[in-house]
Amino acid sequence: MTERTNNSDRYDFKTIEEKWQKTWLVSSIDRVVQDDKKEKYYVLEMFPYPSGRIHMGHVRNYSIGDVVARYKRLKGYNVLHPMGWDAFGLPAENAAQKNNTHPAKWTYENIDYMKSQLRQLGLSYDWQRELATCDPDYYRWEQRIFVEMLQNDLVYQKVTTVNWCETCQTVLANEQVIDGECWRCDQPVEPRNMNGWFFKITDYAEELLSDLDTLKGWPEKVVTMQKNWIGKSTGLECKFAIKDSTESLSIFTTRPDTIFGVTFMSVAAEHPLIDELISGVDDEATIRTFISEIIAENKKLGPEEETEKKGIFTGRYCVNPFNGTQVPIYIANFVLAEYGTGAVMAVPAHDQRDFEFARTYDLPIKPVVIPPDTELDPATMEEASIAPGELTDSGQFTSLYSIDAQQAIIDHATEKGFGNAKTTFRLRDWGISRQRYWGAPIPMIHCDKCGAVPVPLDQLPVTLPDGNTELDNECLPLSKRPDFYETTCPQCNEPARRETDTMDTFVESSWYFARFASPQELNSPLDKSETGYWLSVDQYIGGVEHAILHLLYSRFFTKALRDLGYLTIDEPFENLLTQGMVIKDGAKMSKSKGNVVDPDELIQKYGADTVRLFSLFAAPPERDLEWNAQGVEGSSRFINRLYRYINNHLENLTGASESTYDESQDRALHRKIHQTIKKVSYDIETNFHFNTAISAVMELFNTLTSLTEESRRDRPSAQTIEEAIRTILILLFPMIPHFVSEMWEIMGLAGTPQQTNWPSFDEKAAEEELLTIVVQVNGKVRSRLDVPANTEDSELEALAIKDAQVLKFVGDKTIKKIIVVKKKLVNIVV
RNA sequence: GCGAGAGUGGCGGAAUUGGUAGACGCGCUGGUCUUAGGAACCAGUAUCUUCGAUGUGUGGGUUCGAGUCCCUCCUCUCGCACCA
Repeated sequence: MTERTNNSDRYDFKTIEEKWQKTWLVSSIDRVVQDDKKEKYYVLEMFPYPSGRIHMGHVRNYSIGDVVARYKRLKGYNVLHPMGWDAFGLPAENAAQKNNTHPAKWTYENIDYMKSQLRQLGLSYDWQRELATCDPDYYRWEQRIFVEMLQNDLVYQKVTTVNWCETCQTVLANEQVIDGECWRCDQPVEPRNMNGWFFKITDYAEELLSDLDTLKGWPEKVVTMQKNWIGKSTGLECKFAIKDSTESLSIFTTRPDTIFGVTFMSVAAEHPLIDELISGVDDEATIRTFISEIIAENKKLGPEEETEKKGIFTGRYCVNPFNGTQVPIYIANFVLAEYGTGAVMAVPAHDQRDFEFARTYDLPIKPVVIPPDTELDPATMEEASIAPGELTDSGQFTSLYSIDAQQAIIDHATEKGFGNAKTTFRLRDWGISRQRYWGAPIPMIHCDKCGAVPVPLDQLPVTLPDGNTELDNECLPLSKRPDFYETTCPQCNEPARRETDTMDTFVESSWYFARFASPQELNSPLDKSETGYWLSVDQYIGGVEHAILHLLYSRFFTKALRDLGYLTIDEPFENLLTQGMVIKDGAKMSKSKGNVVDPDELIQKYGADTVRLFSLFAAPPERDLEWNAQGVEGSSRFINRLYRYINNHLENLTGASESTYDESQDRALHRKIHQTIKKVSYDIETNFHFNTAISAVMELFNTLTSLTEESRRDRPSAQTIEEAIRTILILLFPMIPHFVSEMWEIMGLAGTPQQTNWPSFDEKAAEEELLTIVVQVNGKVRSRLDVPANTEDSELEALAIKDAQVLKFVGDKTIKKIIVVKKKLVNIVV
């Protein structure tokens, strides 16, 4: 700021914003309680990880949420708008190691600072509901839910393969393995079989899928992503007997109609019957080497790459139960052990992967489904034919069409007892074990005699051990903390060992929205009366990056909590808004690109209201927002213009009630006021398009300034000017609450903006009585007519054909047709 | 490769059902005030060969009329990616 700037014509945002933030804090203005007489509205933004400071993505996300909250309050709803902290996670452990501090200390310091940042933005949260997931008073309930889920068969443990980093002595999540190496120390990760705990999300697969159709308020895109993730497919499960063995290979196929085209069998390298198949065959050693190779390759490769189809013949055969044909069994690198049965019937004529494999290893190709008007010649085919068609060479099913054949074949297999209809999901159970310190301990005790025993409910929470000064590192994994794991079995009292894994942090975020209804409840995770009133979340707002995991887990938890008797809803989030990213110079903000904008600096320079206004104005919420420093200036300029206008007109406005409405002078402004209320209400109500809402208010203000220029003689009355300003203020209140509160006070308006109702508009006042009708000749605009709104069509026609400009273009051509569109245009076709 | 979405001035973006393309803001140009302007205010700002013509990624179609509906192709973004 230079000395030359005249301070009096710029509003002092710093003083004003601090003043109102303090006022709101002292009066607990945003506190809400259950009130059965009022209709509730629950708006929630995805809570942040307390990484240290907020970024522009948060600013945008929370500005949007705050406008929704404030708008709904003005509309008379009892609005729940809480905020909390997703406070467990690996960064705290890393920071702790680096700075030789405790994760809890680091986390709570971050929370303090970020909370002060959110306060500075003027966000209207009910801070009395604040929660941090690392607080034992939060995760004790999570542990209780875990135990109850265990008792209801929704939790189990199994040994499974995980990514292990030897250097870090920990399991890594899939996202933390980059090109087969640890993201932190570049040590190649190794697969390791470990025991882990799982939530049975697959029990809800069908419901999670079908209820997606009830989520009318969700973006289609997110619904589709979840559908794909759940990945339901239906088909036939069928047993192929292994020759010279009592075992059989089970396969799953979605194309039972192609079963007569099976020419070989492919099994995964990890298939449980591998030993049975290859023990004692001639090439056993070679095959075993091959198996190790492809397992290693598959582990190493990222999920992106698609490798060449490779396989090896086991020397064994199995029998197609439909026609008794013997087909060779191959081990193939493209068969997934985890999906279906880990074995695939290979139909090269009708499956592209099998086709490629067959061509590589010169295996027979046998077409059995012929699409209409097609000939399939195994010798010349260049790709598999996947279209449905008429069956050929398929025994009793020959000449049936695909769809009918599928059912008939499933029925046949069921009848004969070697197969059945089967539904398969891509969705897997949710492994929640993490071998870390900074997470919620899994409340189990392992006893040699009694097995895995849940910690009795009255002994919860199982808290994390505090910093131990004797240890040089305070956040060692729990498995290295005897002070933590040494215990006795609750059943037999013998020495036993606590489970040392902590829960995936996604568990905490799967139910926090429900806890917000009764965050201080001491006797239960959730208060039935409170959740019954507040849930579900009416509007959830956050980044699309959580489209699958967080949102799917939350949906699962909601259903599980319902079945445990805690909730009565089926779905947690009625409406979902996935806001776009904040980008700069066309790229996502990142330190490496050096295009990061710091919210603190912006607030210092322009104030919170300007930052909020720009982030709402620059783009509709669902789109990416290009951050533009000059655009921020523009938003600041607008608020300052408004400020100066109000200050300059203060004297006239105070006596506003004495002036009288004069139709001829006030009509234009009065009309614009009501048009604006209508437009802004519509924009917010339909799709939260604040950008167009703000531009409508700007238009109203532009109209106001031009109608009240000093030089004009027909200026509107003080009464209407006051109405215009009051309207502008209340319409902007959800977006720039500090500024509006200050202006409200300066103008001496009644009460506070919070106590005001959202203005309703007078449809009649919003109507134009003079319309501009476009006159087209052959669809091209040639002239415009200003006519009273009630002009009859016939009169419009008459006026149009007499118009000088029109006549020029019509000339002596004959008029074929005249189209009149009410209130819009007249088109003369010649 | 499959699926979804999107392509509009120099820029961000407007345009409820097909009916004045470019609202609003930024930037830019000129002006006023001024010792000064990176302040404020005023005027202008799609393009061109400017009584007119052309313009919403390309090429077609439907229609009196298309940014909007249908088909072709191109580009970009996102998601999925051996799921049998």
